[in-house]
Amino acid sequence: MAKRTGEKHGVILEAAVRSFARTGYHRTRVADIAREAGVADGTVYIYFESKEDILVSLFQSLMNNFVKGLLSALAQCPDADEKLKTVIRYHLTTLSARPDQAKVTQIELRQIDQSINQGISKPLKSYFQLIEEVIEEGKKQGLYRRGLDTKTARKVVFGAVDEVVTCWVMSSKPYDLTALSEPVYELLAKGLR
Amino acid sequence: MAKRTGEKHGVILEAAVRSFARTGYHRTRVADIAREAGVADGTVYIYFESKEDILVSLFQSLMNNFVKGLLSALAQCPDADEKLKTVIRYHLTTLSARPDQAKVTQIELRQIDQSINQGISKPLKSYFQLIEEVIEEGKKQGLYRRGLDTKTARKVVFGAVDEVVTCWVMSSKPYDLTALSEPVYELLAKGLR
Amino acid sequence: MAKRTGEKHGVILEAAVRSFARTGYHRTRVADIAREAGVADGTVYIYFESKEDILVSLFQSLMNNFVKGLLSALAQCPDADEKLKTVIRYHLTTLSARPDQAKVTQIELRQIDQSINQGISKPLKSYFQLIEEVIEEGKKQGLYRRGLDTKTARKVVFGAVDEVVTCWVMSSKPYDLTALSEPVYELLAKGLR
Amino acid sequence: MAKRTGEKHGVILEAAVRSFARTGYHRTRVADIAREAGVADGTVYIYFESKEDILVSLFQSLMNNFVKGLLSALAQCPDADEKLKTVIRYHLTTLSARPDQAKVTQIELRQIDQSINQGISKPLKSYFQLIEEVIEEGKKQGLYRRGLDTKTARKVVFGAVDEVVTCWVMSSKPYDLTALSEPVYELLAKGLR
DNA sequence: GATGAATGAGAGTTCATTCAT
DNA sequence: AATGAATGAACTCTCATTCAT
Repeated sequence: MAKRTGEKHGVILEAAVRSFARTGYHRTRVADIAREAGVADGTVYIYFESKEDILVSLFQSLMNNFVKGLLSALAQCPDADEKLKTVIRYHLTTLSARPDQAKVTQIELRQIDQSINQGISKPLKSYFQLIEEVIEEGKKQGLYRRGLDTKTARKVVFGAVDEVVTCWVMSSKPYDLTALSEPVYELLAKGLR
Repeated sequence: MAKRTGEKHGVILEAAVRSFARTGYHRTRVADIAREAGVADGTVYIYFESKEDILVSLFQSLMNNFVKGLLSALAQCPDADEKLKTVIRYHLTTLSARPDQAKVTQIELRQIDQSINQGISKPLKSYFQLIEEVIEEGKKQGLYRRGLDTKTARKVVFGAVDEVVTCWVMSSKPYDLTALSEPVYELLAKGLR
Repeated sequence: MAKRTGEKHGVILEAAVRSFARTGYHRTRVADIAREAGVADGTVYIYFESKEDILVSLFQSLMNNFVKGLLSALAQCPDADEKLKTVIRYHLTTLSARPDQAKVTQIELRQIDQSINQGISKPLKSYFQLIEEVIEEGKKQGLYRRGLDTKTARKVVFGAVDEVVTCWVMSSKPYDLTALSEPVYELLAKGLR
Repeated sequence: MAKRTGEKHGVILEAAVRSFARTGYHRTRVADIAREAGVADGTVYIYFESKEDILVSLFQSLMNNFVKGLLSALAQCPDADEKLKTVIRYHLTTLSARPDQAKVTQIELRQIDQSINQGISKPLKSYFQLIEEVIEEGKKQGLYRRGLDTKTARKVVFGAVDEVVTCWVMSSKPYDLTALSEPVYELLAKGLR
């Protein structure tokens, strides 16, 4: 009976989100997903080519829904600035509402293991702190506005620079990364004022 | 953290950077690192507790150097805004000069596998494009300045929001993510004008 | 042995010959045979008890036809020697005419895998060559007739001895294999002269 | 310590002979061989590339010894006919003395499974019987000598023809199989007289 | 009789880690 | 300190077989 085909596809995908969020991608066995979905191990392979395929399908499905929802939210916006505000609000609201999915997309899809995660956090913190100190100093010096939330500003600054580097590393064509310093600074510094 | 006495500690770490950058963390075997370092498999375990420990030590070492260098660069700066500019320039310049290390910190430390990577890139691109369209539209509507590089702006916007979500997911104390929409928007929108 | 009513029994058997000859018994999936036969996977199990049963039924069917045809060919023969000649000619002619069936009975029914096959052929060749050298030498020494085809003679000699060993190994009652050396030699040596 | 390298190679090979002879190649797990050899599962893969490689190495090793021993036995022989007799006797004596090895080379290396074996034996028997009847008839008709052992003669005849077919099937270059009827008949018929 | 989606046991292979030398 | 042979736990994926429809 083919009419219900696809039902299990979704069931397995949902089971995978829960499993990955709970145990992490690498420590989740296909058998775990199967049990969570209430199907046999082999059934997973009727709907997905491999464990990897589950993760990728999962992400694609999440992104599809995300972009679809975002587009309809943007439809209401009168101008681009309103749209930008909507994009940010939608992004934060949506992931806020689905912590399991957020954990998969932000952590499992990127980080290797919890213990590695911890080992990385600590040395990273000193860099975070350094950035925060710069921002605080800027506030004291009257260069940046008082109302600024330092922690949030730090996340924005680090996230922005980090993404710029990531894109550069992943790019197939080489280009001058250093040359982006000025424009990135312009974008971020203005926001802080 | 093991002994620092022998120079082999450093030799292995350098071999690990090259190996991880070439093959990726998961596909790199401890034996590969050992061969690359010119030592026996077992020797690796005299200096590191585990394969994971190598990666973490590597990152800690890189970050230590990074922060140390950044601090001395900041020493010259007259005010906070100059410091911010320096942070950004230093970050981009440093990673730009060490592509191997950049690959490890940006990709291997986060991503799971090349094929997963590719499966993830495509659906992400549609979101990227959407953000870029908003920025372009803003430029046309005169809301954002003409001189803005759309791609860079998109990286800044996405990277900032993404980092905000990541911090929220990793946080041990729960807090309201949605409430950050407004301040994040303020920071980013200003930068675009 | 299942029902013979439906024509599907034969259809599946024919599909199996083709599949086995093409891919080999082990690498052929029951689903492959079903597709080749144009029936559903489950249908195969209405007519056959197992994958193994298909192979055995196949062989039985082939042997049945073979013996039936051989018997009618023998009916014409005036004496035993003529019959022997007929047996040999019939055997070679029949299999020559049905390469697919020949491949199944000679290879798939016996060999394990193509790569194993190759690994076995090489070391066997040195033995073959040794036998051929003996025969050639015999021809030069005038012990064996000049007209003898060395390759064919080698096949006859090796095939004969090999079959004698195989029967001994498969026999349920133990008997003295070495004692057969003399009679086997008598049979083969005479043929070479 | 490398001086003992190779020792385990042989230990595993010997364990494999016993295991294959007992359970058959396909039903023998690599873990079984490892246990039988008194080593860990992984150790097997230090010395052999795969399970298949064990079987092939085994056969190559057996054949090497076989041919080496045969060569020294042939060294004594005054002429080719004596050599032929020696080949046959050596072949039968050697395998007779090593039933485990004989079982591997004659059965496991060729047959698929015990139950398949049985399913094949029965229909084959009617062909065997037919050949034996022809030989018996020949003896009664005075065409073949009285002293002939019918069973042995049958094995020689069938083994010879079967080998001729097998070589034809495995040959990469096609040739006329039927044309071999006459020479094969000549070889076999003379032996029977 | 026919279907084909679902099952789930089963095993080869890898590789981080250990430890006798 | 250094070695590297040996370990053995871990896990994905296959596919013959079943059975509800």
